[in-house]
Amino acid sequence: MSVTIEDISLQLGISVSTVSKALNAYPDVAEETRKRVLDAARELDYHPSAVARNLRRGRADKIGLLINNPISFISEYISEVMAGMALGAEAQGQNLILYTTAVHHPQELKRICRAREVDGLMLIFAPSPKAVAVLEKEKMPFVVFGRRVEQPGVSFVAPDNQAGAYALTQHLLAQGHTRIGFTTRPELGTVSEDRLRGYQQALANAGIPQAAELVVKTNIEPLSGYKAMNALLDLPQPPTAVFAFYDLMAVDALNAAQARGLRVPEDVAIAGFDGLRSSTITQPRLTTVQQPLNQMGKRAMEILLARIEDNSQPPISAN
Amino acid sequence: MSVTIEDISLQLGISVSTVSKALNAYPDVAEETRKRVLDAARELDYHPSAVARNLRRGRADKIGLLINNPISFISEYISEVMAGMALGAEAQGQNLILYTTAVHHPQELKRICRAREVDGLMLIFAPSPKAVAVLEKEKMPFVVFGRRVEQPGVSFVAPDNQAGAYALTQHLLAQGHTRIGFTTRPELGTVSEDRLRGYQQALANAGIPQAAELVVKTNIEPLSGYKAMNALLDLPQPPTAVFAFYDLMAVDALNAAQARGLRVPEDVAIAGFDGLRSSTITQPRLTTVQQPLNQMGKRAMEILLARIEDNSQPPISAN
DNA sequence: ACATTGACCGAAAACGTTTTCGGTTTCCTG
DNA sequence: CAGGAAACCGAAAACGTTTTCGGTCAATGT
Repeated sequence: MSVTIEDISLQLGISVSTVSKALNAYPDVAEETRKRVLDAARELDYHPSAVARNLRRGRADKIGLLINNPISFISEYISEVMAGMALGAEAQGQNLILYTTAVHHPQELKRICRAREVDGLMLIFAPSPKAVAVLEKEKMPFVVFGRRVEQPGVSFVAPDNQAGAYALTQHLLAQGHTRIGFTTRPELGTVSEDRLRGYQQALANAGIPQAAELVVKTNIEPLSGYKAMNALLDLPQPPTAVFAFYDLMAVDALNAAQARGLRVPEDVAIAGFDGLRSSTITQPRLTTVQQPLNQMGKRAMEILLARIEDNSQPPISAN
Repeated sequence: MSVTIEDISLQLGISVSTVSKALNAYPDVAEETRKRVLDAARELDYHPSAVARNLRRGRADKIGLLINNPISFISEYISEVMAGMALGAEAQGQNLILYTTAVHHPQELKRICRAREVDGLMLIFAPSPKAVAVLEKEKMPFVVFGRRVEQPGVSFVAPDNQAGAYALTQHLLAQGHTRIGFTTRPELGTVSEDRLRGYQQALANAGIPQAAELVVKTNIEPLSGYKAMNALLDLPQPPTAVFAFYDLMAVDALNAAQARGLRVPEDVAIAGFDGLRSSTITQPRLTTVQQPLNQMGKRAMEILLARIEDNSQPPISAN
């Protein structure tokens, strides 16, 4: 079928072990035989079988990308991040393999670990303690992307959501706003906690009392950002500025405001988070917290690769 | 290290072959031993090594996604498509593996084929005849996504660019426009050819003479859509409508028009192609040719998987 | 001339499965 | 009770590599 290492060995009258060693730059093979092997390999058009090599070597040269839901792809966020990760991985000769079904489930995680087809995992969701336990037990190196993880021993790369939200809120305060709405996504765990905390802290530092009705929770329905904005605008004393949880929700908020005939930002200012392309093409452009998603993805991959080299290193958290 | 099939065999005093057959539902194993094996597997928490299995079976249960450039990820286009593909693949227990470096190079293609780590390839770029030749010689099933390929024997899934462009142009004509600009991307081969042809055909059918200066070529620079629009608006007799090659370029065109103080669509109408999310959040919303990218990706994957089952089938081209 | 070294090579085991093929039983049939 | 069939099992080869370990030979040092 395909040309193997044995074909070279037969053609040259040399053992397969020597051929393998020649191809892998072992020191104990004569310069001349090495050359003969290399020539024969080129002539026969030999390419190694990655799967045979992986089986024997016990490593795959592949990184698993765990995304909790194929819908997530659609987001500009994830695709920018993925591009950065791909870049980082390929710089070190690693390929990415995508997992998108049931990846949050410990059983599935274990299956992936045991399949031995990846050397490390990048989690793009918040892992449960049980999931973390599985990965640690399997000694599978992993890094969590996009969210702070409070569990000890876990490396993650995430923006400083609190600082970002603080700065953005301060920016709105500096423009004279005192009633600032905030739309949030409770299920996002530390991400929403941190952004909320940043928002609250900025208000507190400015000596502005918190109004509970100005913080509205949304879910993942398509128009939830739109509804949340309407809820805020329906308040007896509506906010003059709204900090939407992230850009796509800010776009929804913008639509809602404009649908009511409000001028943005004169009547109500709108801000988002992430710095997606979407935030730059609305009219007016949205204020946002810019994040270098591409670089963050690359960075996370580099941390993961380092961890694969030496899994005993202390966990790293980076922004 | 990890628990293997042999551990089960030892624990049960049964041969490994029988264990394997029990796990794989072979007919020649007694119902009772099968049950014992399954129980032991659960008890020992056995999970098979995918790489060992792949080596022996000669198939990988993986599909390679070839993207010519990591930057491409950033596009909403590609991420929608990928999500669809992931969906289609996982419905049949296949995983996706990403290749983004030098994938257009025949030598790299051959390397991927020989590595035996994928059963088929999805090409998200226009393959050269040489690349196609390599894949055929290696008997590697593949499907090209996003562009019509004129080479015989090649399956592809692509929108009907000509019909789409025709319809869009007709739409503009119906609104009374007679000078319609067209910005194009020469390097995209059949895609731009077909869209240009649809545009020209619609004009011809309406009895409107073609004006060469209304067709302007752009490249991949960030602001090329912006520049192209300015070039059109600088004409002594500027167009009253512009058909931009695709949505992201239409957004640029919109910016350029608005920067000159023109009202859209009153002073100049702007249309795009693809139906990306971006086209829905501008002010005003862009006219566009809606494409079900998600479904198309899924469809392409299904065609590829069918081709892997039986590579002798005639090539399929779908929209 | 003998022991020692160093350079180079090859046999064989190993990685964890699957699959073929023959071998035992047992069971039925005439 | 002989004979064949059916049901079940296991030995062993195979997939294509890598890597260990010992062996051969020439060169070197005394």
